Amino acid sequence: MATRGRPGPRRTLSEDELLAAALELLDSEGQLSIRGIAAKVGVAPNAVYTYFPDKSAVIRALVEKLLGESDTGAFTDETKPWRDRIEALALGVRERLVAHPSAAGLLMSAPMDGPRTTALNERLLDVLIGAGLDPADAARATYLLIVYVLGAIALEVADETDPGPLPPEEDRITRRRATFDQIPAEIFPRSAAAAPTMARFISTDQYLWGLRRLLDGLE
Amino acid sequence: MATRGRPGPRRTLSEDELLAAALELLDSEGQLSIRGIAAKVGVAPNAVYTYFPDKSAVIRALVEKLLGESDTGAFTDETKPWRDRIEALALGVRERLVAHPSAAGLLMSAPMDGPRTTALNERLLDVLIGAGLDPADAARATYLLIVYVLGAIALEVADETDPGPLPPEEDRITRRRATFDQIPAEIFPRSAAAAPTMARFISTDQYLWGLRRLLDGLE
DNA sequence: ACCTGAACACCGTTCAAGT
DNA sequence: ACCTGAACACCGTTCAAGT
Repeated sequence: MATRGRPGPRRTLSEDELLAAALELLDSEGQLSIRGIAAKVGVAPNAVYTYFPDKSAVIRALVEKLLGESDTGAFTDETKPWRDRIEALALGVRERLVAHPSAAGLLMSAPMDGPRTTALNERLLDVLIGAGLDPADAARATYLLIVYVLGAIALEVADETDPGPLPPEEDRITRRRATFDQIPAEIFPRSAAAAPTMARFISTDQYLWGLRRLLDGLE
Repeated sequence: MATRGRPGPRRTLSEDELLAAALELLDSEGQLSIRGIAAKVGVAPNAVYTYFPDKSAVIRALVEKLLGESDTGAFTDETKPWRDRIEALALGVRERLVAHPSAAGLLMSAPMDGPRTTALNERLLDVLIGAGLDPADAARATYLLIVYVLGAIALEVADETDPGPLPPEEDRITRRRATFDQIPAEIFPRSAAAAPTMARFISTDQYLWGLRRLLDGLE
């Protein structure tokens, strides 16, 4: 975890280049492979093991990197109401992760420790304690928010099976609509009636609606 | 999706046997492989392709099966308050999935369609509409609940890297406590102070606390 | 310290062939 | 219709060797 020096004859590579290659690979192929990373940076497959002990470490580092990219949005504007700031953060995280659907699919496959995850936790704690919650409740609320945000994003990207960037939201909703319209009303009457709403579960509207109900529950 | 007849000379196998073997494999090895399933049921690797078109179909079917196993608990007791019934359902789903950690890790890697998922949706809709929500809000609330339950379970099992059954909850909390106690207080003062609470994020307490805040937000 | 070549023990999937 | 044997094109990872 500490940045131990690596004074040797390192020439062409760096952890960050490998992670960038990994992300490109996930974006283009939908899959991550050590050999693919190595090929993309022009090196023998086993050279990757100089930088990461194994594949799961690559995934953990990539998830950390994706989660930790800085938000310079309304979240840091301390003059805004705390709910608005949390909404801004949640929308920012979603936008950033959904831009890399296959990488986002790896989000919940690794433990959530790591410094950048802690940094996110710290900022959320700050806002919630500032909003008047006592520290223990603020911590619990932080986790509730993280579960919601990451869970919603994971389900959203899981809905798409093809690699590559997600189609526009409205296209994905239309496709879901066609699926849910086939629910047999004799067996599942309420679900069949709710098909139009269910089609929009992956929409920004639903994402914000859920977030707001959750924030309502915290007040 | 329909149960099309398979009148041929099928002898030893069935979809369910394959899925049972897949689950055993995940429980013991922490990984799923077509070849592993075939070996476990005593057949050539490619024989599996008579029953499932590819590996992702096996995963989808397994997730469906795990999600759909019937709950004969307090959930179906219509004399109980609706919040208690939802809590009972949420606890039941968690207990069932956490019993198979590696399989639970696959939960959010496949689209959530399938009849048993719809059945779960229908039951939740029933309870929420019975509680007085209008149908559209009830549908949105259903998805909010599913996101929360599956997200919390996914993060809980992701915390454990070794295959096999999860250690007792208190042991896992103790290990998390040791991790979070090392958060540097100079950089992350609030997170460092919240370490005892954060260690319990994977506890039943936190799970129910979050669920209740969420139900509060629905009223 | 970093990288390579070669190898090991696996994968998912396809194809032709058997019954 | 169901299963097998053999093969294809891959994997992650390790090891000995080079600089």
